[in-house]
Amino acid sequence: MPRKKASQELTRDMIVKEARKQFERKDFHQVSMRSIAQELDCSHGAIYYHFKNKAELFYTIIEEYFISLNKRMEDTVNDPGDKHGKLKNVFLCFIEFGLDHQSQYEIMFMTRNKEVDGLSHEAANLSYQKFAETVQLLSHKRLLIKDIYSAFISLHGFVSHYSGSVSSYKEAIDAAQVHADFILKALD
Amino acid sequence: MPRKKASQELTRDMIVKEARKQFERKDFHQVSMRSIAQELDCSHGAIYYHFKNKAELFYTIIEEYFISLNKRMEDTVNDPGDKHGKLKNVFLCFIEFGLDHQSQYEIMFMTRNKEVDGLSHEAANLSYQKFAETVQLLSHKRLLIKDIYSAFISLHGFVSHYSGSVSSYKEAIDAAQVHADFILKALD
DNA sequence: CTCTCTATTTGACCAGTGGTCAATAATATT
DNA sequence: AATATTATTGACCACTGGTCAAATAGAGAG
Repeated sequence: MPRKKASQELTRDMIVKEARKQFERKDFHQVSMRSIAQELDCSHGAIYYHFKNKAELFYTIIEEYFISLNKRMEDTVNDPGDKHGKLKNVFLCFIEFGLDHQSQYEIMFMTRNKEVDGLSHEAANLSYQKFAETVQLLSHKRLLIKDIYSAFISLHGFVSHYSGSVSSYKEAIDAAQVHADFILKALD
Repeated sequence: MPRKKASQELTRDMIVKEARKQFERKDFHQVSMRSIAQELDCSHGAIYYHFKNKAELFYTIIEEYFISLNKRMEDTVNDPGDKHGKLKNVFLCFIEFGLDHQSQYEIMFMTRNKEVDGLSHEAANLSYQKFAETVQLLSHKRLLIKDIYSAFISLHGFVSHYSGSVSSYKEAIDAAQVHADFILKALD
């Protein structure tokens, strides 16, 4: 029984793809190695040949989301419009990302995982860096890093608070506007 | 073997006490019904005679923490000093509570538990209510509820962000000051 | 003082989790 | 064709929350 025919061999990509798929509808703890294996018609043990553990597999997925978030923020800068409006859009964009990818956001910014941690933590830092640059770029005055950090934390609070009680960004869009304005005022 | 002698019978209080003790050093998922039972020299099944499930047991514990948090906020109002200073202290007091009781805070304000939920969610709402009243009381001007809510969310963000990367309030006290000032500015 | 009835506890059990590993079979290499 | 490598299985481990029939300690009744 061991070892499948070449045509149906398991690849890292197949595993990531299936895991990502389930991760879109269920959170980290709800997606089990066994449920992934089942959908791929393999044993869960096989996955451990391709990935050291569950954390490594999910970090692989999360990486893409970090890239996507960074790209979104960049794009917002390049959009048309005045700086002030774009600054608010960066805030809303962050919130949108968080609420439309709640399971991913949780691992990206909320879980202090002892396992793969170093990597995820670094990527989160990089995303914050990007955020800080973007905010400074769009601000009409020179900002203090501590204030940018507070803005970031306040945005994070919004996502963390609405995660779970709302199923997508659009359900919290009004509250998000209000909160973004609140943060803008503090930066002014 | 079943049923112990009267002198060593299990009580709800004994269970809560032991669970609370372990909950101070470990988070919800790290404290198992079995580890509580072991420390109480009983089987884990016995606990289920006194509590419907793990969520009910832990909600019982969490209730006390909600009361304690509310009390802290009240006390801050009655402290000596000017209103502005006290307002900032309410913010710091909330952060202090969150960072000095991270495992509890997680269940109180971060977990959207499907089980006991209704209760915990209500208590969280009540704590927010208390927060809102207190903030309005200490503000020099009439505030909008939406702004108070944004302030709350921003504080929550601080706790959520530093939870896990810091082991107590005192390690984040400087950052907390900065963040409190940031929120004060937005409210002004 | 027994007899019953109820309250409490046990421990085996269930279904699930992440993770490990010897055995094995398909493929590559020689 | 023989050998070495690689990928896969499935049994296994230790753990989780939760359920439940069976058994016993104590309370109350006669």
